[in-house]
Amino acid sequence: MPIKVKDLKKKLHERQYKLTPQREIILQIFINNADKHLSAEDVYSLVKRESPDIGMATVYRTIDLLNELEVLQKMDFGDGCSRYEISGDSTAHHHHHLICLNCGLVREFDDDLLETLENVISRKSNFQILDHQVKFYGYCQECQNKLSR
Amino acid sequence: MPIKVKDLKKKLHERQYKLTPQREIILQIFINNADKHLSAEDVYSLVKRESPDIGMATVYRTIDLLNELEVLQKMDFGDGCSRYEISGDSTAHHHHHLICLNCGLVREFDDDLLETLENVISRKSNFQILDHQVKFYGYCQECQNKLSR
DNA sequence: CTGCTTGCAAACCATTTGCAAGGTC
DNA sequence: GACCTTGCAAATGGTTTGCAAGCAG
Repeated sequence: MPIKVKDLKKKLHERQYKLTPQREIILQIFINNADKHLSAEDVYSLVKRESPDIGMATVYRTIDLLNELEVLQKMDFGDGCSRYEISGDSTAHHHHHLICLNCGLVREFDDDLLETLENVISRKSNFQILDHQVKFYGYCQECQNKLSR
Repeated sequence: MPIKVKDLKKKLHERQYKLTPQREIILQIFINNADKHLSAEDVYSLVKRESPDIGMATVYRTIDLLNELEVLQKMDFGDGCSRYEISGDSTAHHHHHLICLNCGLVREFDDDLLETLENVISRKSNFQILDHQVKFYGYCQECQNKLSR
């Protein structure tokens, strides 16, 4: 259940921010690519198609803003740049990724075991856990086949 | 059971690399700070005390080398630079961190539940999982107290 | 109109690289 | 002596910032 332009407008208003065409386009791009992990560069080249005059700085500033408004989730796959995807429902966590060490494929997964784990660790460590980020590194099915030949 | 200088010499030899004073000092620094998460900058300023002539590039190159030799573990806490700590026993995973969103404290923890989780996910997803990195974000005990006042 | 936003260019900062001099084996 | 290493300085590449012009409310 991702955010809509209307919701963004409201969120912006609450903090005396304005809804500009640039912000709207960038939000739309994240909505249209909800399954991807876009970098600032990715967003820039996508926006450029509709708004050739946009500046890279605006892309960065807008992404930062959307990140602060919790519209986006920041993530890092160790490829030298931050990547973002649109947040889904605020009740769930979304940071579980399987990363293939051979082809770089990033696949998502959900698993309730993580919630259990979080509770156990929270109790053991006296840490009040709000969020987590989990990455598994290995080989995807396809690369397993390739590499075993 | 961390690595010793002797072990490093052997590892280097196997790949026709040489044991230089700089490499030895940097290894020693990681051994002496096994409980910390040092950045290249951190290492640089520590080395500088004993070897004022060392160059930043050497620090980076040595860290990369030690990382390739699996003497160091690379990690990222989203603070703009890579951090490293010396690897312990090669039979275990070591990437579990609790990060305090208020004071930035990074605390480590171990938990066997992660191994279970890894197996379950591996089966479910057809991914051959070799390693994982898990970060929990929240508030440490101390900050919980501070913030609730 | 007010003041948040934008595009541009320059600045930043962690990290990398080219190269000639230096050191290890 | 061969060749890996080093220190230096310059280059790189993602990201940020200063600023005057531009727009949303």
